[in-house]
This record gives sequence, C-alpha cells and structure tokens, in this order.
Amino acid sequence: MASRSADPKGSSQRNGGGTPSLDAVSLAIIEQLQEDGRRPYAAIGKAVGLSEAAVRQRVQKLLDQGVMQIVAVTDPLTVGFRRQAMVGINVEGDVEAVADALTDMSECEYVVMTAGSFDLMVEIVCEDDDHLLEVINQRIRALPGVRSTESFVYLKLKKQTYMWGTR
Amino acid sequence: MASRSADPKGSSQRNGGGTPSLDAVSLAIIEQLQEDGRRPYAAIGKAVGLSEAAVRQRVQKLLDQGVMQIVAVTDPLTVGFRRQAMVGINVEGDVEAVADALTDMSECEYVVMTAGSFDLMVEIVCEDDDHLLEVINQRIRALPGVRSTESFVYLKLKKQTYMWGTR
DNA sequence: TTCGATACTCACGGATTTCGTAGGTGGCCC
DNA sequence: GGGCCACCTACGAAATCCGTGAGTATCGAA
Repeated sequence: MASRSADPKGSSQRNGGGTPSLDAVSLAIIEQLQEDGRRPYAAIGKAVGLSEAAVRQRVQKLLDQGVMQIVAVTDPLTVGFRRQAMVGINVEGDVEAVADALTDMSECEYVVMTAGSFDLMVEIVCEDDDHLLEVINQRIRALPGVRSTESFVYLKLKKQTYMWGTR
Repeated sequence: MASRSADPKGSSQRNGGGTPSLDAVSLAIIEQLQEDGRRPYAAIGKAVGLSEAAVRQRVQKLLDQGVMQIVAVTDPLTVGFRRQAMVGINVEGDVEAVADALTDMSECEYVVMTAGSFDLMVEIVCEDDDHLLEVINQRIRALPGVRSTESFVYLKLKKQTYMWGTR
C-alpha cells in the first residue's frame, strides 16, 4: 500500500520527496489527457507506446493516488460567477490553521501559502459584489489570526491553461 | 452554424453580453463533468433529465464554443515543476498589451487583469529557482510597459478545485 | 397565423471503447 | 533458487460512443 515508486523500464527520473514520483510514460499519459480529458485509452497507448490496458491501469492509479484529476473547467464568468478576486492575507500565529479554514470555504477556489509580503493568497469566486464583500469582510477577516487582507478584483481573465509538460 | 445561443425549455436566464449564456441544464451538465470528466453521456442524461443524444450534442457544443474544456489537472509540484510563484505587476501604458505578451509565455499558466495595487497578476510555473529567476527578471521585467513586479513564491498549495456550481 | 429555426426525444446499428481478468515477465530480496 | 511484487500483454463480453433520420414542441419574426 505504501506506493514504493517502482521503476519499470529503467527510464525514469529519481524521486526525492514523499510524493509518488512519475516516470516518463506517466508524464506522457498526463500530457495526452491535458490535451483532451476524454481521449480513449487506446489512442493514448498508441501515442505513448503502451497497450490499452496498461494505460487504463496507469490512469486509474494516477486518479486513485490523487496525482491527477480529469474534470471540466470553465471560465467562471461564463458560468454566472460575476466577481472574482485574489486576496492576499497576512497572518499572525498559525498560518496553516488559517489556510485550512479557508480551504473549507466553498468560495475559495484556490488557497496557497506563499513567501513574500503575503502569507497566503486565495482566489475567491462569487456571484456578485455583495457576495464578495461578505466573504472578504465577514468571513475571511473574522478568522482568528488574520491580521490584514488586500484584495485584487478580477477585471478580465486572459489566460488559464493546464498544459504543463506540453512544452 | 452560427450558434445563436438558443433558449430551449424557457427555463434559462437572460443573457447580456457577448459571451454565450448557459441555461440551467447546461450548468447541470457542467457540474456532472466537474465531478468526473469521463462520465458517460447516458449517466449525465439521467442526472440532468435529458436523453443521451441531447447531452452529447450539448457537450459537443460547449466544447466547440470554448465554454468548457475537459482536461486532466495535476498539482504541478507532483509533475516536476518545483517552483511556482504569483507575480503582481504594475504597468504604465497599455495593460492589455503586456497581458497579451505574458499570455504568450508558456511559463505563465494564469494571467488576469485586476483592480487594486497591481494591474496584472500572473501565475508562473517553473522547473527550478534558476528558471523562475530568469522568467521574472529577464523576461517579464524586460517587457515594455512593465513598471514594477512583486513576487510571491509558493510554499504550499493547499487547495485547488474546479467545482463552481457544485454548491 | 404561418413559417423557419432550434432543440429535444426516440430509435437503431455498427464501430469503438471500456472493463475484468487471466497469464507472462523481469527486478528484487532473503 | 524461490517467492514476491509491480507491471505488462492478451482477449472476450458488456457498455458506450456516434452518426443518422423521423417526428414533436417552442419561440420569434414575417
């Protein structure tokens, strides 16, 4: 169960940390699915040099391990969420605790701990200005440990890709 | 062929701007695919109250229109990109021109125009520190119109979802 | 009101894909 | 060597995909 990071064909790169590493073949599979999440296993197999079943098993494992997920993504504006913002947050005390609290909020779509003049950056997706105001002022600022926040309201989303590796 | 944003069952919301609007059914379809991008059309149809063929046609249209894409997403750290950063940028002159230039850079995964103390925010995905440094100092700062930048290096990604609507 | 366009349902059949499973192979450790 | 484990290939059955055509309902414009 411990996911020992096997090394099938010898053609993989060394793995440092605790996260399960990926060999070149899995990378290639992910690339294929980044282009089209519904691409058939057989087509992927042809592209990466594996049988259909092998691809299927690898994909299943990647999904199970949480390394990858196959999902629909949209521009939130198109889907009726008219206000988005990035919020920079400064924390006193336990940053991770604040991050966990933010993670539990459904409006927070993206939570990351950073180095720099903010401790946390959070992307907020809201339906309108009232909603956004409430989330930032009532909920985020109310969290214990939050010292200050700074908001960057989105005017226009110019780019949004998921194509790492395809370059 | 012109795809005029029809209004099938009368149960849709009005559409203001240029972007094609989405009725409740398409929203529901997107939700299904946000949970599992490979869910079969028949299963989606059962969930949203449409036939398999209708779902198929809607999904195809949503993809063609660019409203939605079905892709694999990963935590970049797992895939070998060890340094990520959010970069806030101040611009003098044409903000959109700078944004377009950033959009063309493969390391910029996310580009958004904002209101607040930054004009642009950009998410950068790099392989290591050298790469990150080069992108920020050599390439971004070199763009005409870029007045200043501020970087927030990612320490830990806590949350990353694509579940708008599923709430 | 009538016409035209759009979108849906239902149906069908062939091609393709998915899925479970059985069997083979190579590396690794005792 | 022998056992073990992870990974692969192979194959058949079941399910899904996909193009297609006919008939119906709704809406907006002439």
